Amino acid sequence: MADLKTNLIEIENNQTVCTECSIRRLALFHGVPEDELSWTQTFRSCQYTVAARKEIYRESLASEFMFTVYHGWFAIFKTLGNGKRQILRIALPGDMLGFQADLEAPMTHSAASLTDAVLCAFPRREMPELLRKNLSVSKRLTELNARDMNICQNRLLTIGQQSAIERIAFFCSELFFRIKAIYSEQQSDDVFFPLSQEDIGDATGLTKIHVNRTLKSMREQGLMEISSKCLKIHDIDALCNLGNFDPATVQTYRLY
Amino acid sequence: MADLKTNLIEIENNQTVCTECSIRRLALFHGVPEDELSWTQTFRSCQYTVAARKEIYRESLASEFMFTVYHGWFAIFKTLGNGKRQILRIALPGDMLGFQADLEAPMTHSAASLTDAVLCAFPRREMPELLRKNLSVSKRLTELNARDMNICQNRLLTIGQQSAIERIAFFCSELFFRIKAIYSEQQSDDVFFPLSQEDIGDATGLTKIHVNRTLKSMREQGLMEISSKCLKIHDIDALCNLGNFDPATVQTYRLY
DNA sequence: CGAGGGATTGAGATTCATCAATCTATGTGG
DNA sequence: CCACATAGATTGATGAATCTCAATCCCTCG
Repeated sequence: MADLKTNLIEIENNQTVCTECSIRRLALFHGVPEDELSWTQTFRSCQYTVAARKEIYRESLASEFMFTVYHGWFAIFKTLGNGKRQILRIALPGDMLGFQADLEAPMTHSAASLTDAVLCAFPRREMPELLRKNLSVSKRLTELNARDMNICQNRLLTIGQQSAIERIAFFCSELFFRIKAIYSEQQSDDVFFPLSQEDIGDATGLTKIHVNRTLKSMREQGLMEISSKCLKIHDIDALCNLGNFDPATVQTYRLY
Repeated sequence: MADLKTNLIEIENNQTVCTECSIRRLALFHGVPEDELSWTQTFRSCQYTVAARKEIYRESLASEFMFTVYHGWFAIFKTLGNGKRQILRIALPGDMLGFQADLEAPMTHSAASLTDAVLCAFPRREMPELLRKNLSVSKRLTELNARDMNICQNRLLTIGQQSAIERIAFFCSELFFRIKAIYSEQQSDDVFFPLSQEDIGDATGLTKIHVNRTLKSMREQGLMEISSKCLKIHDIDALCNLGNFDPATVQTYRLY
């Protein structure tokens, strides 16, 4: 395992500015008055690029930064001693990475990129000052955390109480609606989907073999199919129904 | 289903005051300077008693209040259309109930008492003002939410990746340490434990029958036993080891 | 063109759920 | 104080869902 720091490559030129950020409506600085953005931006120490499939921080180790996903996908996860891995959340543009109760303590989970990605980095040490001095950011952070809590609780329900096909239906329909909410320009039922079958298994608490069989069955039932990093939805109503996912709850996820 | 409101019985006399609250170190007003407590207490509209096994708010319905558990145990949970129930969290004294991203929206989960209990009620409508005007409370709420997020993620890991006996070991050892942290006077390895085997199943994603068999096995292995609302721990080290629970993480839970 | 990671399929074992019955403790009404 | 009612605990038998091990296939990339 190489030093995790080498996975973060600082962007020397062409860093984006918060006042012109295209995903601000999704992110931490949503709701910050325009004339305060240049000040809040001073807390963003820099932007980093990350290659696909790189860890950016790890459970039980310290991490200097919290991040906002500017571009790309991440998985946050925990691992057991026997190597089993549980993906806790898929982070999409606008989502926060690495916030936790005790900012100074070692991380309680790990995070890794699923695609090439760009991150905005905030030094943990300066977060208390930012939250103390800017009520909009503080309020927004609370909102984002509560949103993530809701997502986490929904996943607990699905993993604890649903069958394999139901879990996958829930997982994919939720992700599908989140993607649509972010990349709203595309009306298609095909979306980019960089997760391997093993990733899906780690997220839903199933083995990759069983994920494979279940996906085959879903394909044959005309529900959806995944191939070459593309998720094609064939019957979104049936899929949501099967997974007990209510698209209206994505409203709660958007928060803008 | 009767009106949920009838489950809350207002305490007419003898309401406790925040300045003398014995569990404040665990609760929302931890960290609030003494001379601000009488002001913050004005946001607590009143205290309620609740009998055991009563619902206090329900998923998809509005709820007038957020609560702090003053006395007793609660379960927060979600249910599926087919009646299956997932317990998301066991709330103990000091814990918050009913906070969520959009305070005005219908509840995203339900909550019910497990024992006779006492609650401090805060009108949702006034929370924004409290959070805006008092930095200590706002900071503390963030901390409590992040703590609950950590607990939720740990449960996701255990339910997604561990076997029945491991899940129960995790669940019980975590709860055991949380209880010890709250009722620190008792040094015994026996603690009050009001959950039925069905509750344990709903919390761990198992059927009550399988919980029963697994508990029998744990009893025979000399790990722990549960009888007449009492949890007796026989080998806490083995239990933590089996469930992959690190007692040090309870430090993160305490936050005081 | 070869290498490697992910996808696919098969066979067999295991864990856990389901159905059904009995037992036990606790509380209630007579 | 006892008989009964009820909820929770316990046990057995059976079946389904999912995991594990093993092999092969396929696609992509160098």
